[in-house]
Amino acid sequence: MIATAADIVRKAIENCKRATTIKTEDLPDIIIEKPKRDEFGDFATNVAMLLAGKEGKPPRQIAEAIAKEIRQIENIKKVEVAGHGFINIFMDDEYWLSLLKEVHNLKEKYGTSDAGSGKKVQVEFVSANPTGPLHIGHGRGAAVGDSLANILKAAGYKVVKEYYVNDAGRQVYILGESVRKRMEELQGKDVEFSDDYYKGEYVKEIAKDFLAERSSAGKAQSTSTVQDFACEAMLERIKKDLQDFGVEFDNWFSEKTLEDEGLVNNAIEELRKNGYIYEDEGAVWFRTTQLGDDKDRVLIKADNEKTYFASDIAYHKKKAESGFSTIVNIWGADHHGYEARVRAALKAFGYDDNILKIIFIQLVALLRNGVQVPMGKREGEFVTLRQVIDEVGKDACRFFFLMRKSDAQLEFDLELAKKQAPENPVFYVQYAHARICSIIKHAKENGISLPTTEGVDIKLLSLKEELDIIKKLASFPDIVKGSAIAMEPHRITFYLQELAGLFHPYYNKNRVVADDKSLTNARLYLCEAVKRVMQNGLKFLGVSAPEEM
RNA sequence: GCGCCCGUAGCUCAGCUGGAUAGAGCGACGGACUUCGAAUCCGAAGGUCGCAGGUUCGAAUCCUGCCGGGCGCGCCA
Repeated sequence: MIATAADIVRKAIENCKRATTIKTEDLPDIIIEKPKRDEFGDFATNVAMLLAGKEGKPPRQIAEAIAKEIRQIENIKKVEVAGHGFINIFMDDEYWLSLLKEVHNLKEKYGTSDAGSGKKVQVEFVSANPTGPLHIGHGRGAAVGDSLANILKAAGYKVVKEYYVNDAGRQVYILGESVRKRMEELQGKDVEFSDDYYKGEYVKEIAKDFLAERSSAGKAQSTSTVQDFACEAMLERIKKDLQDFGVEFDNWFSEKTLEDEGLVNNAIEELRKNGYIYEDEGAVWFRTTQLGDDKDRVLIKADNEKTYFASDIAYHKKKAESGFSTIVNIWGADHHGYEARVRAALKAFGYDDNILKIIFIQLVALLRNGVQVPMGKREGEFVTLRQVIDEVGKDACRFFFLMRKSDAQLEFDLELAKKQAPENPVFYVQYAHARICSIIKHAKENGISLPTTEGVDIKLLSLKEELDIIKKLASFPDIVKGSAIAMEPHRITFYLQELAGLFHPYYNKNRVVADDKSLTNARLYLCEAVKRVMQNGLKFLGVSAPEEM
């Protein structure tokens, strides 16, 4: 492995300690940043300023001492002390070129790390009720959850993707009844629909399917038979939508099993034992206010039905027991009022609620020709994920969902997403990849074979644009790591746009395949690396890297 | 009323766990194809980081208050 900037600084400080120019024992975390301005070096660190207090010396003096040690380390071109005590480090070209080789050596592994050191993480996402098709909000959650899982895996975590199926309770009951009504209607009866019934087309379709598949078995169908059928049919549609969106789950966890296995009752009993349960007005309450919630919550209603929250505490108890170092819930932002009570539950069971990380997904506003598409949930007016995938394609859809950080509202411009032009970010990024493929193809057609690491003189990559691209490539592993730790997939999206934004101008100004054989080789070598990183990054996002478009 | 999120260029947004002179893209304007994909590129323009305080060597970033927008506050799921 090639030394990172942090390694270099750490080594220099160790040397200072040996020389007793620095005496502090517990060193602060070494933060390396990439300065915005080239003149501040390739890397900069503020350790000297952080050490100044402990050492009782002016920061610049400490910085000078550290800088002197850094200068002794290989691959350093220049070290400067600047400002209040920044240490600006300039690496030599050889360093960057050796990082370029890393891309070729590691191939699809380039960008991965062991930052997570094999820790187990569960990511639960989508988890839409099987009472209707996935809408666009679920789609955003799906894109974020799936990409996050990819990124966490790349950063060395063991990831389990889970979908919590709300197949119990009132909503599925209503779904079953809605289907039953439609069946009666199909059989020629006059039916009335109460307001809370589901009225979408899919209900009619399921009713039709049921009649086709089951009616011969006997006419009297129990409520639960219809309900199970409807629920399963809905789940199949959801799975199909997700599959076409490139999302697969490791686990489909059924809410019903919690009740069937007595886990809900167990959870309530444990809370009772721990003194968090009381009864009032015929209902059973969980005293969540003792654990940071702003009101107590009902677990069992006066009519003896359990609330949704009752299964939810059992579910989170089970999650906590499963040995994950982190459990991630991806929720729609409208559920944020739920956070406090779920955390209260974890605490009541004796867990540190810091194991739970909740990512809230903000609304998606669909735009068509600059005008927002109305999205009332009533009367089937909402836009489904399926519709958007069909219109703009999976790739554009996923990319757009990942263009903003999750907790910011997202404008999704349908026309832009379809456009085959540079102002469309997905296109711009994919095109860079396709373009490189095309260059390589062109080279091959001219009898030039792809250079190997041994057979290339990368010193020929001496243009500023070339070094800038290499530096960008070199930062990819850190981007992935940061994206994983912060759980922010959108960083990859931005990174890829920036990389494409370096490559296109470079291409326009410089020929890759030209008369100079050695230079052609070196540039092809660079192109290959860009292509590789594009592929790796796009893969995290679940977006394809087309060879041609 | 209480809680969470957001407020950065005309628009859409970045800004990595507090760093140096706040960045992109788009739009608008003006340019570039006999050569690897012009499906691209080049150029200049654009700012009181909502407002006011505070913390410190240093704040878009952290704290407090206010303003504006979204969402949530059920014995619903």
